[in-house]
Order: sequence, then C-alpha cells, then structure tokens
Amino acid sequence: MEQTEGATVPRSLKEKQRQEREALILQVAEEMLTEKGYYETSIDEIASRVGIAKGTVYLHFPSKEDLVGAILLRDAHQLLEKVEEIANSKESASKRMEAILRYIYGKTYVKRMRLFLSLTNAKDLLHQWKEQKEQKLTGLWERLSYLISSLLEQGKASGEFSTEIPTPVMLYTFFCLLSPRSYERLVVEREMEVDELATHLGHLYFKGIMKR
Amino acid sequence: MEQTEGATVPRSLKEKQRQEREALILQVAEEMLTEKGYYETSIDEIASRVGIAKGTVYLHFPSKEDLVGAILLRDAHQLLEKVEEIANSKESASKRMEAILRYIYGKTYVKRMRLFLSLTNAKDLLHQWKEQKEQKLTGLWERLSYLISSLLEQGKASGEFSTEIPTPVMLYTFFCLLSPRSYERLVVEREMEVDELATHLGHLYFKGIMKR
Amino acid sequence: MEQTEGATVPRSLKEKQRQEREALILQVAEEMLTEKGYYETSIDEIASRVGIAKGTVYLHFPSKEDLVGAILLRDAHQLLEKVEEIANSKESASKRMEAILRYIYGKTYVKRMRLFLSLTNAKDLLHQWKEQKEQKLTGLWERLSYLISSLLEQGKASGEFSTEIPTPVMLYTFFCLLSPRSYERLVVEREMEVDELATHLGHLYFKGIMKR
Amino acid sequence: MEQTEGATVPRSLKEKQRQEREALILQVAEEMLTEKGYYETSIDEIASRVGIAKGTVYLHFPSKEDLVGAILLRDAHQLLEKVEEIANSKESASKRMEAILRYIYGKTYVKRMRLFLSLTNAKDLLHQWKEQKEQKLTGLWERLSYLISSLLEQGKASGEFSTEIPTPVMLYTFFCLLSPRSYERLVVEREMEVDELATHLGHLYFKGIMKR
DNA sequence: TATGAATGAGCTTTCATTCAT
DNA sequence: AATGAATGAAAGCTCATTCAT
Repeated sequence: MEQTEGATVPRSLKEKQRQEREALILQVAEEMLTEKGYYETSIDEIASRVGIAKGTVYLHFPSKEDLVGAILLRDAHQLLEKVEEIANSKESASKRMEAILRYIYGKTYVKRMRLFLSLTNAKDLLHQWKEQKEQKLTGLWERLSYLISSLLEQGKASGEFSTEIPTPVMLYTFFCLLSPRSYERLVVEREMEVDELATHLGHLYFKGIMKR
Repeated sequence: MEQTEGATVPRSLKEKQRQEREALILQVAEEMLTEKGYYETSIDEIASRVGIAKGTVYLHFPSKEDLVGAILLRDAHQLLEKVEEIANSKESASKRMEAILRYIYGKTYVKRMRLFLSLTNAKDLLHQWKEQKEQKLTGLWERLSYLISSLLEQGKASGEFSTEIPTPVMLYTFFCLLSPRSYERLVVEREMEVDELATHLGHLYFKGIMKR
Repeated sequence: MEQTEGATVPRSLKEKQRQEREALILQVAEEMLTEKGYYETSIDEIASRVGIAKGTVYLHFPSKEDLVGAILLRDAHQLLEKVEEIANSKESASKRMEAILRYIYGKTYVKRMRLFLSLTNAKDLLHQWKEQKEQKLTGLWERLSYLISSLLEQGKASGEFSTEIPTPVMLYTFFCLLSPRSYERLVVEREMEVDELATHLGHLYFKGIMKR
Repeated sequence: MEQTEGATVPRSLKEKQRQEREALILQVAEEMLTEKGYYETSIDEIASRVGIAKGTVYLHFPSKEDLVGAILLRDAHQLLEKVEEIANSKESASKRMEAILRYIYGKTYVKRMRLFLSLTNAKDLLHQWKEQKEQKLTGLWERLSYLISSLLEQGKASGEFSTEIPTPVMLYTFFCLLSPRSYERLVVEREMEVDELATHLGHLYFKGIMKR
C-alpha cells in the first residue's frame, strides 16, 4: 500500500506539473489569441512567453488548431458549469437571468466571447477540426442556448417575461449584449464600472423583455 | 482650350477608369474579406477575381492593410451619410432611431459590421496604419456615435426615452444588437426574416429604453 | 502577321527563359538528389545553387515531391525515347540489346538509375503522388520492360538467345547490371573505362543468355 | 572468490540482458529501416517497438548513425562468416560460387543489400562515421570481395572460368545480381520462386563466366 | 501604365539528442 | 541504469511586396 502510494505520488507530481504547465500554455495562448488573433499569434511566441521551447508546446497539443480547440473547449466548459449552477438555483427566472448576465459580464468572459467570435469568424480555421472537436463545442453551445431558452420560457410561463417576443430573439439579444468592441468603448475608454454597466444592461434588457 | 480639353478628357477618362477599377477592387476585396477573413484572403486572389495583375492592386493601394483601411473608410462613409440623412429628418427621436436600426439591419451592414469587428479585433493589424488612416476612421466612428447619442438625448429631452439609463449605455446596447454571430444563428439557421427580426429588436430595445 | 509574330516573340522569349530556368532547376536538383538523396537535399540549397530564391522553385513545382516526380518523368522519357529508337532499328536482336546496354551504361543513366532506386526505396515518398504521376512513370517503365522483353523474345525466336531461361529472368538480369554501387567500385575506384566495362558486361551477359 | 563470483554473475547477467536488448534493438531497427528507410524511421518508434524508452537506445548507441552503422557491421560480419565457411570448403570453385549465390539469395540478404544500398547512397549520411566505423565496414567488404575474387581466380586457374573477363568485372556482376528492385518485380509481383530464380541466375551467370 | 516573376521573412511542424529525475 | 520531457535546429511551404520589362 505504501509502495502503491510511493509509486503514485511521484507520478502524480509529474502529472501535476504537466497539468500546471498545460494550464499555463492555455492561459498564455488565450491571452495572446485574445490580444492579437489567431494568425498574429505564433507558437514560437507562446512558447517563449511561457518560458519553454517551441517543441514543448507540441508535447501538449498536436497542432496549433488543437491548442485553440482546447482553449475554446475549456472556456465553454467553465461557462456552462457556472450557468448550469445558476439555472438550477431556486430564484425567479428574471433573477437567474440577471445572475447569468452578471457572471458573463466579468472581463474574463467578455474577452473569451470575443476570442470565440474572432475564431469562428474565420470559417475555415476549424475546418477539419470541426468534424471532431467542434461536435463537442457545438454540443456545449447548444446546451448553453438550451439552458437560457428554458429560463426565458420559464419566465414567460410565470408571467415575468413578455410572450410577444419569440424566445430565440430574446436569446439572441441576450448574447448580443456581449458584443465586445462596444464593451471596450464603454468600460475601457470611458472607464465605466463593469458592475454599473451590468446593472444598466440588466435594466434595459429586462425592461425590454418584461411583460408590459 | 481644345488642347486642354484634349488633354483633360482622356485624363479624366483614364481617371474614371481608374476609379471604376479601384471601386471594383474594393468591392471584390470586401466580399472576400467578409467571406474568408483577412489572412485567408490573398492579394493574388483578389487580383485574379478582379481580372487584373497582382501588381496593379499595388498601384491603387500601397499595402494590403491600406486596402483594408480603404474598405473600412468607404463603408463608414456610406453608413454615416445615410445615418446623417435620417438623423436630420423631421421625425420623433424614436422614429429616427428605428429607421436607423432598420437601415443598419440590412444584410450588407451586418456583414460589414462583422468585417469591422474581425479586423479591429487584431489590434496590431492596423498598427502603423492607425496613426494615419484610423484617425479618419475613428473620426467617422465618433461622428456616428455623436449622431446617435444626440438622437438619444433628444429623445430623453422630449420624454421619449428613459433618463435613468446613461446615453453611452444606450449607445452601446444599440451597437450590440449587431453582433453578427448571433444574427446568423437566427437569420441563417432558423430562417427568421430580417424584417421580422428588426421589428422584434426594435420592440425590445425601445421598450427597454423608453420612459416608464 | 508581323504583329502576330511581334506578340509571339516576346512571349516565347519569356517562355524560353522560363523553360531554361526550369531545366536548370531540374538539373541541379537531379545532381543533388543523386549525390545526397531525397532528405538531405533541401529546396533551400537547390535554390541557392541555381542562384534563385526558394520561392521561385515553387513557381515551377508545387512541392518537393512534384519536383522529384518531374525529374523521374523527364529521365524516363529520355531513356524510353532512345531505347525505342534502338529497338526499332534493323539489327539483330543481340546487336540491339548490346546497343541498349551501351547506351544505358553512360554515367548519366547509371546515376539516374541509382536515383530512381533510392527514391522508390522509400516507399511512402511517392505516396499520394503515386496515384497521379506515377501512373505515367509506371507506364513508361512498363513500356521499357515491354520493349526489352520483346527484343529478348525476338532473339529467342531467331535462335540467338537461349529459350531455357525465362524472359523475365533475362530482363531482370539485364537491369541488374546497372546496380550502381558496384559500378562505382569498378569505374570510379578502380578506374576501369566505362566502355571496357560495357564490353565485358556484354560478353558476360550475352554469353549467359546465348543459345548453347 | 564468492564475492568475485557474486559480483561477476550479476554483472554478467546484467551484461547478458544488456546484450540481448542490444540485439533486439538492432533487429527491430533493421526491420524498420528495411521497410521504411532511414528518415522515415524514428528513434522514438524503434524504442517503442522494442518496448524501452527513447533514452535507453542512446545508452547503447551514441547516435542514430551509429545504430545504423552497427547494423551494417553486424550484417556484414554474419555474411562474411558464412561466405568464409563456404569459400574454405573443398568443392570446385564453381560449386562454391553457386553455394554463395544461393546463400546470398535468401530473402534476408536481399533485404539487407537493399538497406545497404539505400543507406550508402546518401554519401553524407555516414559522413563523420566513415572515418571511424566505416573503416571496419570497408574492411569487411574488402575481405568479402577478396574471398570471392580469390574463388573466381581459383576457377580461372582450374580452367572452370573464362580468363577473358577480368576478375573485378566478374565480381561486380556477381554483386549486381542482387539489385533489389528488380528482385521484387520478379519474386513479389510475378511470384517466381526464390529458388527457381537462383537456379536461373546461376545458369546465366556461370554460363557467362564459364570458359568457352 | 500594367504586369507577374522573383523574393525572402516568417510560419508550423518534426525529431535526434540531452539530461534531470 | 532507465526514463521521457524538454530542446531547438532545420525543413517545407506561403504570400505580401518589389521591380525589370
């Protein structure tokens, strides 16, 4: 038993280091992709910012595309987890929607959303990759859409939200609020507090979709 | 005088041809950039689709970046012109806002907005360019912002719009509505009519910003 | 008519230059491949030996594999042409065989044969390529085999060659004589004259396959 | 003494294991090199096929080149041993030559010869290595040449072989018979039995070099 | 003026080799 | 002694840009 542990610990140490490094690569890569986009981000620079050699990146991810895919997948997972948690809480539909809005509105998720938009904009980027990994990604995305749509419909059923506006439009508008360029204009250039912005957006959106 | 004309007319003919070709390059390039993104679009292919040689493109635009800049500039001009026209018409603030919303919501401008977002996402892309051309672009953008902000404030003054929501937030939300990925999900995948969408968005947005 | 010529000449000049350069690339590449093999030969070095830039090579051949394919194809064509000429001449079968032997035994063809062997040894090298270009190459090779087999069977029919040895074995042995490493040991290291060697080989081979 | 033994036996056990592993590496590497060529064969894959770590290969062979060198050396040794045995037997020169021909014609040696040709084709491959290891290899090769040349000259002296053809040419032709590509065409594609082929080749070759 | 052949910097990816564990 | 993660040189290939014609 001790021996088992003795064998396990070193392995898990190495494994831990490996995972830490992988997380670091993902983080650095995400930052750079967010800052500069897919084509302006070279594996070379990612590696040197992480402080490792180019080849080492390839020990973790078989290609640049896979690296990007891993980032998107990880981000989507994290988002979905949180949204699921909120959606399952026992608040009114509008409260839960607002909580999701606030969560998504952290700087992190706005950046990630921008990354996602910029990457999927280049349609061919994820070309071959689409057939494997994007199934997962699309799946996650659809689950997210489903969760929020459900919430909106619960709100309609409970009389909180207007039944005049189709749920897909509400959903669309909800995601629209994340449009990142505009976000920057307000938050970065005009130095509006993120919290303040979220409050205003909430008002605006919910007033828009509320019944009457 | 004859000579002058003789010299001028051919010159202006040439000049006209030149401008037509330049317009054609811009149009083709815009289509390709919209479809495939900046890095997937090669000068070579632009030229061959236009039916000219690669070098000829460089007679019109000193670099790929400048070509892109010219597109953005032209698009911004066209948009601004139309928005100015609407803003100066003698309707109520909310009517004028709605007209602008509908105008911007044509497929053309959604595409252009997407192009704009995808290009400006890569901050460094327009790097050196920023110092020259983007001044103009930024100028146009600020004029546009100014026009719409004015409109919103006219609406506040006339009691049409809520004074609780800061004008910049209203402005932001207004541009957010254009977020192109979501647009596609609704219009392309779910086959919702653009007009129907614009109506719903109008309701949602204006209900959100209307007083009471 | 003059005009037509006027138009044709510049085009053919450019085209001539282009073909000359292409021929030069092929020649240099063949030399290097012969000397150093496929993997030791870099496009960069081929280009710099030709005195052009790397990219220029790619204007002529879309990939390294295609460059190699073009070399093999060209060589095979040249060989086949000459062999066809000899095979169609009005000599006895053994005379024609001998003429082919002597022709193939020039330094050029021994080297080319070595190149061919070394390339086809790496089975996967010509992988995708096989499905397109190698059809041609295989076709040429089979035509060559066919020509020589015919000649051998004519010799058998005329009573010149032994009917005891199957034609395919004769064919095989004939090509075996070209085995390049051994060639070098004799010709390069021991300084035997190519002509003398060809004579001896002829004796040996023909004595071997002659009737009685 | 016990201690010595105690020390020696484990050492020799270890040593035996070590040698067994080395032999296994050589065997696996030879197979892969024969199948796929030098550049298509990676140390990584050799190691994993043997079931050891990449680094362990380097405990046995300081470089990939040295590994290849060891293979060639081992093969040459084995061949030379057998040929020496045959050459020293008390048969007629032609009988001994035929025995060697048959021995060399096993699938094993044809493959090895192909490997040898493909490797030595790349002159620079064995570059630095030549100055050390290849001396041995060349030595072995020359010993082989010497043995066969002696045999041929014994045959000439005994009146079995023609004196008209220089011994080096006979030697060359003898090795030529191994040209592996042609071999494959006959044995693999046309399904000729190896034994049958060896018989025909023997006839052809010996008829060719026999007196009268 | 218009051309398109030529350029070469820069990218992704591979893999022999090293070395800390 | 054995491992395998880390390295980084080197390769094939692309494409914005230049310039002789």
